[in-house]
This record gives sequence, structure tokens and C-alpha cells, in this order.
Amino acid sequence: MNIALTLPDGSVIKRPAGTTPAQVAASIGPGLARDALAARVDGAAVDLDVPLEQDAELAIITIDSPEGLELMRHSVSHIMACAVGRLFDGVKFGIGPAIENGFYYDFDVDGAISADDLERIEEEMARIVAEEIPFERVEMNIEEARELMRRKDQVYKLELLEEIEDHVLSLYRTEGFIDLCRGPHVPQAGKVGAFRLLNVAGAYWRGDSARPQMQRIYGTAFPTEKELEEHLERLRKAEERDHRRLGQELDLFSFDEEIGQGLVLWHPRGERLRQVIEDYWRRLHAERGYEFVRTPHIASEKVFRRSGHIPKYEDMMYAPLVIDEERYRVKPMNCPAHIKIFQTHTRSYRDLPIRYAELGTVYRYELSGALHGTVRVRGFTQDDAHIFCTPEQLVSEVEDLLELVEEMMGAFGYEYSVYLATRPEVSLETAGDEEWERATESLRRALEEKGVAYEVDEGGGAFYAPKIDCKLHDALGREWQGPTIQVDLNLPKRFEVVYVGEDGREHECIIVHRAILGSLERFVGGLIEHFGGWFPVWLAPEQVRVLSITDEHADYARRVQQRLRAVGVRAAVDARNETMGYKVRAGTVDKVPYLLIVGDREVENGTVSVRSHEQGDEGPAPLDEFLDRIGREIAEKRLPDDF
RNA sequence: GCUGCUGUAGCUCAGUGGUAGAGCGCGUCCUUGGUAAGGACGAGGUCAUGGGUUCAAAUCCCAUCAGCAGCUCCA
Repeated sequence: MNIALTLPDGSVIKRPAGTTPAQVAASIGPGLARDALAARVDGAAVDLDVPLEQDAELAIITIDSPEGLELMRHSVSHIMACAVGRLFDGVKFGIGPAIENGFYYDFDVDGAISADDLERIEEEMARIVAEEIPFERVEMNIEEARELMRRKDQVYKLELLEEIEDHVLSLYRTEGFIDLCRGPHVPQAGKVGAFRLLNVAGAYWRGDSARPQMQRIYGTAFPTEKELEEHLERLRKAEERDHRRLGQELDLFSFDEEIGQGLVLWHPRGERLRQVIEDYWRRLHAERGYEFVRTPHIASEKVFRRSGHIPKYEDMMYAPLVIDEERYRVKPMNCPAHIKIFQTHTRSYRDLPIRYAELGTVYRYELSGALHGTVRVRGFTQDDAHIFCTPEQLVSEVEDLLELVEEMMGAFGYEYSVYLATRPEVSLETAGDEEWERATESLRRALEEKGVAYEVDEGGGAFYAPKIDCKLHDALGREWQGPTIQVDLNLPKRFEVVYVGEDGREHECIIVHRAILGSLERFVGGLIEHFGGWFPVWLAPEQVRVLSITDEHADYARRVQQRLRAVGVRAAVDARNETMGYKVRAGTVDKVPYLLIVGDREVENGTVSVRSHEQGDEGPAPLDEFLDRIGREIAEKRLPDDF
């Protein structure tokens, strides 16, 4: 009896029942036979040797598809597990999935797996590949599987089996290593591409810090050695952009053991960068009717009890300071203080909206292992603001915010995507369904009115607020937490924040809590990586460096510096007794966007010889012309060409 | 916080029981130079901190502190 197989191109072929996908692939061509890893039959992924018994849609999976790549990586994780089983005694296996860009496998072994072991494991894997060890699918019922894993003393697999309901399940055997697995897998180890083990780290069994910690080995695999190399090259490139590395190389910030973990020391260059950002931030906020306030770093615990932060977030707050027998806390947020300022007067609806902004430095406890450069720290500066408004004003306030977000993020060359995050499952109950609904609707309306494309993040809101979250896409294609706009449903009630309405009665105020940059520390860290340290001119800590060719040109160089400084350009002079090549290199290593070389010709003609990061040597230009040009670039916040 | 790795000059790193090293940077001198490293000489170290083992510790052991990777991807 023949069955009809429909191929992805729509053609139909007839084959005897019992034909396997491998045979079909072979009949189509030797190339496909060689590249085939698995098959898709009526949408379900299966092994190549599964007999086809009835009419079906059939697609051969090769390494060139995302699906094939993932499958191959998963198979490599099994090969790695097999190798680890060969090399170490009494290994207990956890799980080993394919992940984005690679795979991992968790092992429980005596002692630890070291970075040196990775090489041995890789070599063993290479042998397994060379031996073309087959991947054998074994089906058994759950009792047999349990018996097997009991016999092999695979406690983690037994635990996983506890949770499986299917009666018949599949296992894959790669020589001595047999693993519960849905499959499919490559037919034999020789079919996998180029792989590399990357690192080993601890990982809790099932991500639970109460459970045993296992050794997780991460690896990556690609169809070809070339693609693998390209990927490793990308990893190296990302490392070169690491803000921690650039922060040191460019002398932007540091940390010090005696100062404490997660506390940033901003050096002059880093602080200059920050101030440029802050000045820009202040200007935009002033233009949009914000008023600036400043509030203390510590406050009586009373206020944080009232705000609800102590009961909810005490774990993240620092221990109390006792002052005159009263307990104080280092502030973890600025909101209560802004509310107190609001409440120093009776507010009429005529006064609203009131927008208070503060670059407020707050301190929060983060697990020591979670700290990361300036991106995850224990003390950071929020670009915080609270908008006090009437319900009627809410939509237009949010619209205004969306404009602000667009303007600011554009200036830094960020694209971003927008999410409307709705009420989470566990959420503040003092605000009723209706209130949650109203606030969420206002956010939605503002997005619609502004024509902002957004996705709904169902249940992704804060405990106390629906919000609009923006995720920034950086130059390396990664995502960063960006601007957030939250309608606070908690604080107005707790602090009884009210205004007098047209009707002469008190009404509860709406408080919008928002941050555009988030934390200055994190934002600057992200910017460093986004630009790889080559900041656009408007941001660069040192915008211009004037290089004198010999001692005789030092005075002219300093005059040029003065002219630049007079128009607000951050300029330095390198009059060191060194060669031009040396100074040009130094300026390049320091990532200064413009180097101006001055020698006899320039002194004589009142020019500067321009070397820009983007163009290289541009030749001489009259100083006035250069002043115009850089002034324009700074005013326009011109971004590098590839942004 | 947990697991593993790491901590030597300002930076990057070598040194693995027996007198502390290199390159870069820094200083001085020579050199006065035209777009990514000119030459010579020199200064610079409680080898993260505190204990321990040893005739002897940067090196071995313990603790502490800090940094790095991961702890999110699930049969």
C-alpha cells in the first residue's frame, strides 16, 4: 500500500507505507540525505527513522532552519552529558536544553567541574562525534522508566518522572548515557556541527535556592566552524564594549573595596558625561512645566510605614539608623517626600497638574551576586518625577510623557518598544477593580491618541500600578529596561493626597510616578555599551583634543583650546613631548571624537588640521569653521552615522 | 545570598615553597617630530586582608573582603 506525502513545496510523492523520512530524504537527493537531522510529520517533529504509515505532510529538518539548529544544539548537550558521564564517576544528570545561542546541561558531580575540565570534556565530545555514536530512541512506560532511573541512581530524573503524566514516554540513549527526552534528535553524533564549551557555573536544581546546586556547563554550537568563530567573535566584541572595562579604560568611574560594594565613584570624566545628560534632562523637564525639588537622603521610618514600603520592601531597605531614639531609614525612593511638599498647601484643581522632578539618589539592598558594574548597584540616582493631577488630566499628562520619552530616547539613539502592563494577579486590593480599570484605560487611551504602537503585557504591571514600560534596543540588539510611566494607586490613599475640586470638595489626587532614564548609573552603563565608548560629540566627556606638533605650537594649541572652551566645548591640549603618531594614538585610545593637529602651517594660517573619529584625517580647516561645525553638531545632538 | 573561579606595580599579566618579574603607563634626559606607539635611563610592590603550616610562604591550608561567571531558558 502506498501513502501520499506532501512536501513543503506542495508537491506530493507516493511511497510504500512504512517508509522512513530518512529514506524519503535519500530519494530526493544525496545532499538532503546527508543534511537531514529529523523530520516534521503533520507538524510534529520526529526522528528520521520513524516509519510513516499514512498520508501526511512531510518536511525534512536540516541544520539550516532555526528548528534544526535548536535540535542540533540539544543533541550536542546530550553528547556533552555523555562525555561527562564517560569522564566522571557517579554523575547525576539534571536537565540540558538548547537555549538562545547555545545549550547547557546541569550535572551533580563530586567536587566541581573546573574550567580546565571543559577542554577534556570537549575532547571527549569530539571522540563521540568521530565515533558517530547513534542516538537511539527508546520508548517505555513510566514504571519501566522509573525502574531504569532508580537502577542508575538518577535522583533528579526520578523527580522529573514524578511530574510526568504520560504513560508511555521516550528516552534517548547515546551509548551509556540515557536521558528522558521528547526528541527528536540527530540520528548519530557525527551529524552535529561545530561546538565549543564556554563556561561552567553553579545553578540551583530547578532554579530554587533551597535545592542542591549543580554544575552547569554552557556551550554553543553552529552548523559550521566558520559560524561558530563568528559567534565567538561577536562575544569578544561585546566584551570589548563592556561598560565595566570601558569605565576603567576611559577613566569614567570605579569601585573601591573600602567604600563598599555596589557604590559608584564617578571620576571627572564620568561625572562630565553624567552632567551633560542631567543638564539635558533638566532643560527638557523645565520646558514641559516640571519644577525641581530636593529631598533628604534619610527620613524617619514613620513615613515609610505609612507609604507601605516597610511592610512590603523591607528586605530591600537598609537597617534603621537611630537618631534621638527615633528610627530613620536611608531612602529607597523619593515619592513620600514629594508628596509632603505637595501637601504644604491646600491645592486647588486650578493648580494642577503639578509636576515635581528630582534627580534623587536612593539606596537599595541588592544581593551581592546580583551587582554588576554600574548597571546593578546599591546606590543610584533616579530621574524621578511625580505628577499630581486630576483624573481628567491624566490622559493628556501621559501623552505629554510619551512625547518626552520619544524626544529623549531619540537623542541617545535608542529605538524602543512599548508595553502596556496591566494589573498583576497579586496586586493592591485597596484600589478596586474599577480604579485599576480606569487607570489602565487612561494609559491605553494616551497610547492610542499618540498613535504609539504597543503590546499589552497582561499582568505585568506593578503591585500598586498599571504602567507603560519601554524597552530600549541597543546597538548590539539587546534590550534594556527603559522609561516607565506608572499610575500610582497606593500612595494617594495612604497619604490622603487631595485637591479641592470645582465643586469645593476634596478629591483624591492622581499621582503618576515616572522615570525616563531610570537610574543614571544604569543608563550611563547602558550608553557606554550602546556606543562602545565612542560617544556622540554632544555626550563625549572630552570632545576635542588639540595636539601640538612641537613645543613651539603649544601656545597656539592653548589658544585654540580657549576658543573652544569659550563656546562651551570640552577641549584638552596634548602638548607632551611626543611624536604625532603617539599623540594621535593616545587620543584615539581615549576615544576623543575630534583631534585637532596644529603645527607651523596651522599657526600661520589660523587653521586646525581636523582628524575625526568617523572620517579620519580631514585636512586643514579655518578654526572658525570648525567652531561652527562642532557647535552645530552639539546643538543637533548629532549621532554617529550608524545610529 | 549560594556554587565555582580569580585577586602580584596605576593598567594587562607572568611567576606555584628558597633574594619579586615583563609590557604598557608614569618621571628624567636625548630627540622637535605632520595623523594609531622614536630612543636611553629611572622611580614604582606590606604579592587583597587576617590567621595557620613550615627552617623558609606571593606560592600550601583556613577565614574575611572584593571582582568575575551563573543561579531567567525545564521531561
